[in-house]
Amino acid sequence: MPEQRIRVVLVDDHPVVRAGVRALVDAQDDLDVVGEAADSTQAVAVVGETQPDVVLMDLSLGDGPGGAETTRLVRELPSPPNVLVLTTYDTEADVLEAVDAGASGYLLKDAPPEELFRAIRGTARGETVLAPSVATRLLQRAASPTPKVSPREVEILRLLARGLGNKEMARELLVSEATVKSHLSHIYTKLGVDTRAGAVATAIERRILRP
Amino acid sequence: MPEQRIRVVLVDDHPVVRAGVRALVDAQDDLDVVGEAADSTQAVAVVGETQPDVVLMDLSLGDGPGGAETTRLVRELPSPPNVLVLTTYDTEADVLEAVDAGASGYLLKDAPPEELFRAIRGTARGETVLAPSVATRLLQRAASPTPKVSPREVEILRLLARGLGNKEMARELLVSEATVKSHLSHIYTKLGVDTRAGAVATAIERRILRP
DNA sequence: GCGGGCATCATCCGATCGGCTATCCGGGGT
DNA sequence: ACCCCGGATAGCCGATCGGATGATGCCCGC
Repeated sequence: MPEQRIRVVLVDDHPVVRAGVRALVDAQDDLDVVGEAADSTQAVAVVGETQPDVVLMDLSLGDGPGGAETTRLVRELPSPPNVLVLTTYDTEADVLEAVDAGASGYLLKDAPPEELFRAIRGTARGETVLAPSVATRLLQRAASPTPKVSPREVEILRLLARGLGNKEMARELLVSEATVKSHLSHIYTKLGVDTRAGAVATAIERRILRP
Repeated sequence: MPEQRIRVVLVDDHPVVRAGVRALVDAQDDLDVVGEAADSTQAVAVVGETQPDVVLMDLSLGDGPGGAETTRLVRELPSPPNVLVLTTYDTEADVLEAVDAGASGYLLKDAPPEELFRAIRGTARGETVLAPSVATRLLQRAASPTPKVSPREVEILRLLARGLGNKEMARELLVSEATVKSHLSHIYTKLGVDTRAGAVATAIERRILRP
């Protein structure tokens, strides 16, 4: 079958990972790595120049805009490629943010090469490809009504993990202490805890916060 | 100069990373990748068989023994190779544990290839090679040593993460509330925090507690 | 044998927290 | 049009926390 070869661009700030994915992907005869980028700016430029079918996107790009924001930029280009996120973490927040930014797939870096190839081909065809662990997690959340924590509440959690008191958080977020307490109450309810310490532990366990 | 080529074994649970490092390292004419392993058991076996000069060790190896423990095992082999840790994180605990386990170098995965090559050559010669950021961190810690948390204090931390109050902990541990408060104070001092939430976050970050 | 870390217990007190109730506003969905 | 939710705000109050201070007993290392 005379297939068109799939053109792939890599976006990752780790040279080692870029080399690895390139070595693996280039060895497939239907896949071609046509460009690499180490940060957001490069990514947009390279994608614009090479017009790839699929972009493999790391979420943590060191300084500057992250992978989610970069995904958004890339998807706003004329005739945008499909974006497959390839990253180390599967935080709920990360997945949602990436999907929201226009990613059509989410794979973890510890995926076996075969899975990676399948995912790239699927993404090129416009399919949505999720890593098993990611899919499982999403389904769990969907089934068991894990009340989702709002962005603002995540901010509170972050400060909480830094050990700040209510009025310190209030100052940091430029709101009143009453508001902070209100958010905290909601967080407690949603996470099923009733103390600050419990909230932090649960948030980290549920990967709402990263350690 | 007729140098001996440096024999390298890769230990990493990420196929992508193994492929990347192999591609980069094999392209150097004084370096040879003579084996790969994805977990601790494989690592010990491969190192025993191939007798490499240097082992590139990832610290997080998925399930089973981690990179630090694997480093220890490898270093206990007859005529052990030097171990260069190549990982994503530079947590204080990770570095110390790895060095304590017998690693002679610590590099981060976002290091440019040239630095990686230099580090491998240095490690082969028995030099100690530290990534700049790691070295900086170590010096900071050396100046202010981290007091170690006692077993009893770890118990307290566990209960703390479960959101228990002082008198609940007291009941759980069959001691008085005063004792619990005493332990907490010591924990705060040692971890450099002053709240329960901060203690939990710091304990998890320093890997005193697991999420 | 003496200091020091660990574990235990006690008291005091001001600061903080957590629960409760209630209001207001704006946006998204029915 | 209506309602719900996220976000912000307020006051009240009992429970809890965190800091300071001090004391006892044990065991280890120097």
